Amino acid sequence: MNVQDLVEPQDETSSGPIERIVRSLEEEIVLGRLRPRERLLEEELAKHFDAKRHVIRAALAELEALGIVVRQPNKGAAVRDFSPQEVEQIYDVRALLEGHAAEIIPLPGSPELLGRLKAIHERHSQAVDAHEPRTVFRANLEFHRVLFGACGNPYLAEQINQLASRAHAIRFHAISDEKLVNRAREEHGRMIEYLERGDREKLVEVVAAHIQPSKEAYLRLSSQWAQRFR
Amino acid sequence: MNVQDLVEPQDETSSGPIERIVRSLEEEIVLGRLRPRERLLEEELAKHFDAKRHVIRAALAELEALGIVVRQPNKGAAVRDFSPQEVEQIYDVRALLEGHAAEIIPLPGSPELLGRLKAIHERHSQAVDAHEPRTVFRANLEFHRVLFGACGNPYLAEQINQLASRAHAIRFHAISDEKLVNRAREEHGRMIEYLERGDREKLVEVVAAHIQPSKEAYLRLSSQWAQRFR
DNA sequence: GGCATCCACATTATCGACAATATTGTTGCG
DNA sequence: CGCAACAATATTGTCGATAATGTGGATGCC
Repeated sequence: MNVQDLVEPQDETSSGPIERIVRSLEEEIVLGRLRPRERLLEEELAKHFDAKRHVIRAALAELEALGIVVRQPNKGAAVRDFSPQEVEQIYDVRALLEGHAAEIIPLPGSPELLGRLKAIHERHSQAVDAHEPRTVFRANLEFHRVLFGACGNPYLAEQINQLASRAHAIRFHAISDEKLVNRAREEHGRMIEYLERGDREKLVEVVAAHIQPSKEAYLRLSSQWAQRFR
Repeated sequence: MNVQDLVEPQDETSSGPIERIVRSLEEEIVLGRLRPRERLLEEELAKHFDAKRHVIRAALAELEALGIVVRQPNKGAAVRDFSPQEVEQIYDVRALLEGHAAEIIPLPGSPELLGRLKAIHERHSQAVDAHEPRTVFRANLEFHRVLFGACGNPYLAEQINQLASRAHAIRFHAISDEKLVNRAREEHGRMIEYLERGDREKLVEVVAAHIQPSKEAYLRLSSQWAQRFR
């Protein structure tokens, strides 16, 4: 048996302890408990996660690769923040990739896919009603992973996920906004609907529309910050 | 002064010792000195690069993130190989992204950009004539980095580079093929030309055509391999 | 009082040693 | 002779300690 796996038996989102820490930190950042530019001290995190420092180190390296943390030699890591221009650029690429995914995804969606999406959508919806931002975030993430994972091209899906990660640090501004979360929920519902009845035109349309709000929310907020310095 | 850099003074391709090792291994893989599925032992690499094991470890992690190396817990790392289907998929996404980049790159290209590209093209061309695959690879890489880096969207450029990295393990099949390298050289020249006179239509066309050959070369070779098992 | 220098502290980077795990080889039994 | 259990080796994973580096504050000079 060769080193290279022919089939990956386990779920992608399982893995070791470093993945747990990566996802946890990602959540903290998205939920705003860790703010942009905030410092991330290795020892502190090691204590918090009850892990050794080299594990934290690996997690930080991965977060850096994901683009939501910045590191400097001998100085340490910090939560990355984005300029308005960067936000625009990230969302431009997302629009391109997600639009393409929506174009090539097999229609109508398989019963299995639709079932999974509906289940996730249900959890998401309940979390929205219950005002549980953590669960909202997780379900939302999963919804998009499953949806775009179904496009048939894992590499396209992967790039989409990567950009989504980068956008997370942005998205947190939107996740606490009642109106936006509700809109997202409603759009998810429509995606499932169009997927089910094979309406590609509408699907592409709603996918394109879906990524705009949080971008605008971030830009709005960021212009407010700018004003504080006047 | 905050941890987060406002401006990155140094060249992106500089960095520490781990980057040196990453690029070096990448080259070895592309040039075929390290073959797909070949095992990468930490200690061996440590000796070869005169580095400590934890540095090698970090480099392997990065190569894994780049998608050209596969790792399994307690088993080690190996050069990744791609199935024909995966090659198709990677090139599909590349076509999408590079096509988009060609659509949005400001035309005509700035004199500074054209100057840089011409210089790189010159080096590339000489390396082709001199049959120096290592230099060909480096110059080719740089050409594409500079070209797509000029599209104005660093995130798009980054995604393109990432996919290019993945394709490297594929590209090595083409880099030793005289005809293909010459064709690439000629196409680079045309890109500069269209960039210079602001002909977007032609530019997009040649960019699209440019990424096909090495894909086909890989698929051709890979079907030969398959026959050996009959 | 302003400024340069040095020192103490905080934090990250490096290292070598050891532990855990997988792989290969060997032995002995049926 | 085949196969299973065990032993030996190879390789990666983990750990604690120490070195290197950067940061801020105190000191002393002008």
